[in-house]
Amino acid sequence: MTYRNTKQRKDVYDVLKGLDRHLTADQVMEELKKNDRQVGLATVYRNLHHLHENNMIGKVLKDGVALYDGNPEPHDHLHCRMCGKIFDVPKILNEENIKAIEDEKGFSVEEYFTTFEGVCNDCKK
Amino acid sequence: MTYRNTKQRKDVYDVLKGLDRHLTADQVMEELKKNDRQVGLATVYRNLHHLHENNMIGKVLKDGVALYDGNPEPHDHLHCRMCGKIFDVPKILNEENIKAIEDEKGFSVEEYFTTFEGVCNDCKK
DNA sequence: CTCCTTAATGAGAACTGTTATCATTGTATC
DNA sequence: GATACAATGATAACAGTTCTCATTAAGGAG
Ligand SMILES: [Mn+2]
Ligand SMILES: [Mn+2]
Ligand SMILES: [Zn+2]
Ligand SMILES: [Zn+2]
Repeated sequence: MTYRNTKQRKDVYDVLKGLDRHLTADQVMEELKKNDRQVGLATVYRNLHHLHENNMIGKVLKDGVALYDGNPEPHDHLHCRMCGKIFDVPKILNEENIKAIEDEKGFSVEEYFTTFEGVCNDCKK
Repeated sequence: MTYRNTKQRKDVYDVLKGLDRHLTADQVMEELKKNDRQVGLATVYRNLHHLHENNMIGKVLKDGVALYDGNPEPHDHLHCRMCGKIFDVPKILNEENIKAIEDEKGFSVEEYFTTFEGVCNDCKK
């Protein structure tokens, strides 16, 4: 009774689900409109937040703006400075790397994110 | 003749220079006022941007807001989710890690940033 | 099925951090 | 000292996001 399944929530999730791109809230809105799903902007934000909190979608910050990710599994990102595209890459750091930091700094790592900035293959041609 | 040394630029730099904290533009403003240095907000932003472009200060994004760093050398950050503090840590990834990504994805890495989210030593007590 | 509680929605205002505008100032160069 | 134009200050504009609040509709109880 504390959580309700609304059609808006489902509609927002359906846009991202299984998608390998990374969309801004506005882009999610566009997709909804394209599919004739009427959802208010504030509701889109609320649901993106909610879905992310519940580990159903991922979230990346690119220059301070939130991009939502159909893939909720931990992974890292390449960001092309020429075309702006975001690409997924597996995490590289291993348990020992993390443990070394935790032991050395007395800091408990809950999550960590690496972003690689550079130029993608397509843009180099 | 393309670059000029103004006292405002120096004042902004003096706030950050050698500082091991990470300040928002507003906090830089506060420091300036505290030291009786009158610099307009837009000028503070312009100079932070300029100093960062010229590798004189560092810049970190925390929840989308820019934090400026007296240390311009590449290093990574721990972000405590309880107290909000930012701590410096040396980069962990090595040449091979980067090269592996470049070879595998055909992506040229110019820079990369890792942020560890968690709880710092003080906040665990 | 109907009633009821309250989570969720929609529209728009408000907010926050940052950038743009533009007339004015002052730095570097001759 | 005159000149060119980079830089400044005040403030408007902007973008992305969150808040407000009246209204709607999930979904559990009877
Ligand atoms: Mn991703
Ligand atoms: Mn730092
Ligand atoms: Zn590219
Ligand atoms: Zn802490």
